[in-house]
Amino acid sequence: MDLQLMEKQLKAVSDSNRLTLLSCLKSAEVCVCDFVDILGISQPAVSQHLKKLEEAGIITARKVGTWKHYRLIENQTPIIRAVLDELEERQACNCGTGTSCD
Amino acid sequence: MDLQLMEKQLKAVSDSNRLTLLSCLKSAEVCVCDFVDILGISQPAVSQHLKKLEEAGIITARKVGTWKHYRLIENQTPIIRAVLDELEERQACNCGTGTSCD
DNA sequence: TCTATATATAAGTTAATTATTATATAAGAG
DNA sequence: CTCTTATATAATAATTAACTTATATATAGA
Repeated sequence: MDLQLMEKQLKAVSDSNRLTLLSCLKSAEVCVCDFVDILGISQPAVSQHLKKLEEAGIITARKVGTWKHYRLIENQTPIIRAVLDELEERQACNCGTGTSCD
Repeated sequence: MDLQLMEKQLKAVSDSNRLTLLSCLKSAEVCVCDFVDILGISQPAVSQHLKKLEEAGIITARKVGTWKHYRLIENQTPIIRAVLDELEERQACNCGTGTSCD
C-alpha cells in the first residue's frame, strides 16, 4: 500500500468528528442534514469533513433530489477496515422517519 | 476500544515522518541519532515525534548509556497492527555496525 | 420564472501541529 | 570536576487544519 494514500486515509480518520460520522455510516446511509445535528457544527463544516473522507476513498455519495446521501464504499483498505471494526455502530439518521430527508 | 485512545493513536500515525519511524522499527530497535539522518529533520523534532508515538502507547524505549533505543511495544491494538502490517520494513539502523550507537 | 431548501465552495480567522533555535539534563571519558 | 556526546524540554516561528460567515449551485415546488 502506497505510503501517501496511507497517510491520507489516516489523516482522514484521525479526527473525532469524522470518526463519529463513520460510526453513523457503519449501519446506514446518512444525509448531510442529519450530521449537522449530530456534530453540532455548521453545515459547511460538515461538508468539508465529508469531502475529506470522500477524497480519501472511504465514503461515496448519491444524490436524492436536493439531498445527498453518504455511505461507506464497499472495499475498504485493511487499515480502514480495522478502524471501522473498532467503532461502535451509532444510530444517526432520521431518514425514513419523515422528520427531514428520506 | 475507547474513542479517545483511538483518536490519539490515529493522530500519532497520521504523519509521514512518524510512519517512516514505524517502518524502521518493524524489524529492529533504533536509536534516536539514526532517525535524525533518516528523516532529515532536527534532533529535537525527532524527539517530539518519538514522544507522540510513545504517549499513544505504540513504542517504548530503553536507555543504553547516553543513547536511547526505541522499539515497538509487543501488544498493539488492532488498528496499529493493521498499520504496521501495511508498512514496508525498512532497514534503518547503524546500530551494531560501529558507526554510531551500538 | 420565482422562491425555498439542501449542499458545496470561497474567504477569512482561530486553533492545532510541526518545525526551528536555544537551553537543560544525564551519562561516559579524561 | 570538567568536557563531550546523546537526548529532552522550552520557547517560538511557520505551516496546516478546522471552523465560521457569506455566497454559489442545484433541485423541487408554487
